[in-house]
Amino acid sequence: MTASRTARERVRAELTREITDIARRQLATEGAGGLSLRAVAREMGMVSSAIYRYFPSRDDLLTTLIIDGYNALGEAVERADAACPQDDFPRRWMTICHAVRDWAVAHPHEYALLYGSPVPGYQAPQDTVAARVRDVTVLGRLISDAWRAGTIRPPADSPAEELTSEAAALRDLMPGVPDSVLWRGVSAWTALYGWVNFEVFGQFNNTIEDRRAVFEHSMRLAASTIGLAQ
Amino acid sequence: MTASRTARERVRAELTREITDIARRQLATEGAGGLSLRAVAREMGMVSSAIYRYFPSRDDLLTTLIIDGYNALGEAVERADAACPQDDFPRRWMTICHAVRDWAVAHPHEYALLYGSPVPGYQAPQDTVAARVRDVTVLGRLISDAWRAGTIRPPADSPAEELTSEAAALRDLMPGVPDSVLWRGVSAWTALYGWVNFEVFGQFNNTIEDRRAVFEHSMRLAASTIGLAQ
DNA sequence: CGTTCGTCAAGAGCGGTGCTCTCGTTTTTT
DNA sequence: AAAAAACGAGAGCACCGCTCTTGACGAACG
Repeated sequence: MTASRTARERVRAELTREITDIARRQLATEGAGGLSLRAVAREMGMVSSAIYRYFPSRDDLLTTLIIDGYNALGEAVERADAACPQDDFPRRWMTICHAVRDWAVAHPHEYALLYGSPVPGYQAPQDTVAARVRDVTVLGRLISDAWRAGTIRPPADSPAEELTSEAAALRDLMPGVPDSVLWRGVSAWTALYGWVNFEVFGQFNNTIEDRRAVFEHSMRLAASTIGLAQ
Repeated sequence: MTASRTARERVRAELTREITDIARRQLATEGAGGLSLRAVAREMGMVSSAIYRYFPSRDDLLTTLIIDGYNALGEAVERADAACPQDDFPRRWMTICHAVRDWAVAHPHEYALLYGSPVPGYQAPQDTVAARVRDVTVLGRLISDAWRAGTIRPPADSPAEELTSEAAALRDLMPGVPDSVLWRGVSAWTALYGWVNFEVFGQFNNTIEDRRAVFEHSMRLAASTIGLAQ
């Protein structure tokens, strides 16, 4: 049954993949706004309406590109972290930071799709949430591991009690971690992506040249904010 | 001579202003991608081509919207800081943070225009640079003031020497401040806008509810990173 | 006062977009 | 072999940014 279907479904899968490949290339060169179904069809030698046999709308094509992007970034971060000695927590932190930044700098338009301004009129479907947390999951696991190993100095501050109920969704990412460390983790998280946003979106143009060096210094500061001893 | 011209130029200035007002409203509801010259013209009862008498292209209209946005945000930050007792530096820091966040939350699409993904195909002209630094200028002055007043504890770390040459453009924003504090200021700067980016662009949806409270806690941590005693 | 000149709104039109519908053809299923 | 489903092609709709031309109007000058 599958074998009989495969004849048609195989070429369908192949064409679907070719569409996303071309679309991803257009995305990389033109940006999200420049993604055109007609241009994709033109490049494939098809008629524009034929694309709709594979993707019911432009937004659906965008959705698969977004999911692919989340997975690519998440996988890059996972592999970078996995290549580290797991008990060297400061090194894991810096490695994760560089993995995020490297991927973002290498794929600025795809990164913009994930962490930039939302595409107007586009509503991210629920399918994306599974892939979207892959990168931050690695981050949470690092903090959780470091806390469990006793490498994180317990901060002197204590977050306000009204924040306790807010931490529910985040506790799954950082199990076993006290709230003070948890919020410092969130701060480091936003600091990391805030920096990458600034770099990718051009806020450092004509201001900072050797961005990698400054980034490294800034992320080292963030590590000490978490309480990760250098 | 000016008086005789004024008859014509006054209605021209008024129409120009009406165009930007309508465009800003469309921007607020539809986002940057949904900004349509034809829609603006339709709402004004004009024909689309008439708009081009006032703005030679869509990008030019976008440019004035961006400049207006920078000025609006910058002015909001300036006024918030000016309303503070100037020698209460921790309070000034928190006030500035809230001013940025409040403005961004109130005008998400305009904020996205300033600090989100660059509009595809749009190249910001040099006119924008003057207005673009208003907010960060306030931030730099605060840090400079606090350092001069001795409120900032000199950090124990010393940034790598290779960063010294990178700090040139930033030293104008924070005159008289040692490099270690300067880079901590940059880190706090990116942490602030990184947080606001995450909130405005929806990364905290279904994760953090009372974002103002968490934001305040996070910015307090950033203040202590700068060395601003609470 | 009348003429000239610059500014203006309007309209038609070009090439582009996302998307829909229909129509034969081909492939799969019954 | 017949019925059903999937497919590519084409025409067409409404929209977009932008350009060009046309005719009307007001201001400045002779």
